[in-house]
Amino acid sequence: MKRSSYNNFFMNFATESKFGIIMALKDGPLSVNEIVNRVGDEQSAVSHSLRKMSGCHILNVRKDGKQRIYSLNEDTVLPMLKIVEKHVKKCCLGRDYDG
Amino acid sequence: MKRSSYNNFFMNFATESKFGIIMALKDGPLSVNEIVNRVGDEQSAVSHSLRKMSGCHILNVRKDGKQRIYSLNEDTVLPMLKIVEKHVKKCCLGRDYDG
DNA sequence: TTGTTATATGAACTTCTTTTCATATGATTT
DNA sequence: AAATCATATGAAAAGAAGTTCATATAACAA
Repeated sequence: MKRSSYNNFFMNFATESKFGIIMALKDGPLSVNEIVNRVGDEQSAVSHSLRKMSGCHILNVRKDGKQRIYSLNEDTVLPMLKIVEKHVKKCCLGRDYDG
Repeated sequence: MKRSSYNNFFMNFATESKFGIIMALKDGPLSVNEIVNRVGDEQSAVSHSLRKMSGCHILNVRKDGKQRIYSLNEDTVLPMLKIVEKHVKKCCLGRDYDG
């Protein structure tokens, strides 16, 4: 299972932990702690995810005192989510994927 | 690492093997053997991938004699690819993701 | 400068995915 | 009906990613 840049990119949406972070940030920027509280994972795990996600420029980071504020790269993420929502609505009503 | 429907969906783009299948199908429908020849993986591995991908309705299948012809769900896949291309062009010129 | 809060990092561990291998099924031809 | 071609399937092996734990760094406060 080798990954190219493209694959890494998609990987950031392909796990519940990372996808959860995206969802948490949909309503606006948050500090790491705030994210941790919303998603319910360990600080360390969240931090690891954030690193990868911002590495792929799916998230933006900004320093603010001792905090780091993460936000969505909306230009990329929002259209992405729209496509999937549409896809699921159209193709996967009710039932689950990958039976 | 739990996955929801959404996560499974993205997983179909997140590995080289599956992404390779998508690329192979960009120019039109292909039988399994044709896909196998283009991507260079084992028939069995390809078959496993195809199963998941069509399970998520990212690919369509059609029987034709003893062959099965797979094709892209273009409504979903093409816009998806466009977003990523744009993203990479804008955010990731030259360098690689996830350093 | 010591202590505390916020976040990051590295390595071991765990878990999920993919790959492989052997085999099964299904359709077609002879 | 037997042989062949095309594809699918299941389980074990291999590989990759996520999680955890302990600890480091960095900023700020006292």
